[in-house]
Amino acid sequence: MGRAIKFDRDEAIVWVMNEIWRSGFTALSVKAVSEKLGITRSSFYHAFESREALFLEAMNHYFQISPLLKLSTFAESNSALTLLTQVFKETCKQRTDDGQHRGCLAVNSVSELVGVNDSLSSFMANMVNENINGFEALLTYSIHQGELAKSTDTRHLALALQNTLIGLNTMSKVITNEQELWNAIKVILIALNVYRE
Amino acid sequence: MGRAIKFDRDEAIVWVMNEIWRSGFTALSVKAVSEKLGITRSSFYHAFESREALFLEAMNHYFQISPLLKLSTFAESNSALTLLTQVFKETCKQRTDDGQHRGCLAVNSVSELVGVNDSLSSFMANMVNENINGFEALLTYSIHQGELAKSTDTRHLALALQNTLIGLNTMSKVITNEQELWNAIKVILIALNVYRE
DNA sequence: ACCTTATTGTACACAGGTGTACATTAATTG
DNA sequence: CAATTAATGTACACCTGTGTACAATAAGGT
Repeated sequence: MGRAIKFDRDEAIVWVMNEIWRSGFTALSVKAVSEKLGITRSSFYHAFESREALFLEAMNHYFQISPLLKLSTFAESNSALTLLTQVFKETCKQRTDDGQHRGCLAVNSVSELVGVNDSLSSFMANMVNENINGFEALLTYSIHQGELAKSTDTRHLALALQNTLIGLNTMSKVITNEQELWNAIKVILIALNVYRE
Repeated sequence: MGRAIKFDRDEAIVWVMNEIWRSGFTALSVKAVSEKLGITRSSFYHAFESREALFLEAMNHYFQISPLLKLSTFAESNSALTLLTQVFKETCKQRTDDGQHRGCLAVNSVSELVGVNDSLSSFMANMVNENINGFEALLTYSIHQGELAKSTDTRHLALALQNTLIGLNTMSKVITNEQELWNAIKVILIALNVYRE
């Protein structure tokens, strides 16, 4: 063992996540984090390696609290599309419930970092692609369940769903009324034939 | 008259617009702009008032080159929905043609600034709302033209279209193949019954 | 008690950025 | 050619931020 750590690492990650969520990764300085944790920048670099590594930890925590997490449980559901509908509805609720209207940390970060930050760009782009694959897996499962026609183009429908999800998360910064936002999304989900009560 | 200006203001705005487009408003410093223009920061403040005022000028120029500009001409078209389809298709083309995959400056700025920058937040939010109203006006006109049923909920459909547009602009940073992006959007437009060849 | 080890802190040497008060320069107009 | 005027530049007085080399501190195990 060595000297005891002065701060709670988990609490630190949550604080960092919320800071990035509110004002973006670029706006978060090592100086600010260090001061918040009551340590020097030198100690910060020792504990977290770099600002980028810290970002990845914060993003990892975000995945655990994201409304999208539920999507991966489609295999245990008896209606994948009902689950999908619920996740979209829950996302509308959570985004409009947020008094600060910060949208989605992941979508914000895609917008902020892809093509801008060399080391984080591919991570964020990859995240979007994995999400699209997740939608596609759910849709394929839904066909298997008999909810969707076998002729369904799961790839393009998955892309359409990802597009809708990204849209809603950014829209939620402007459209702050839950019903209005959900109605807009509902219109799309119904039209795409993936809406289930 | 007084002393002659050292730089071309129009060229300056275009350069600034592209800088913000590439790496965001926050990343653009008065220092960098001044150096680019070959003047001092002091002269910059004299010429542009503030960084925020400069942003508004750059954004104003962006509106003039945005693929969305065409949308406002729906009254001169014999099919508002064909125009709508073309604008979405053209947006997909322009976004994927951009070798830097910068997406849409306006959508990027909504994501970056709404809820973050006190003086620019409302401007960007207002821009989105005006866009939604623009979509609604086009849809109303389309009903008038007999292309859409009178029972169409233009408000929610307009919100759905805005959602789709914002989605595609962010998606274009990750999905850089024109056909793939356009196919995803096409799926939504067809489903929403607003797609016309 | 002492050694190991993990964490902490100090100090340096920068680079980048802000906004303003005041002075200077150069075109046009009379 | 002088006055006006609108641009320009100089200089100040800051604040924020980066990353690293080196040293000090404190907890646990032997």
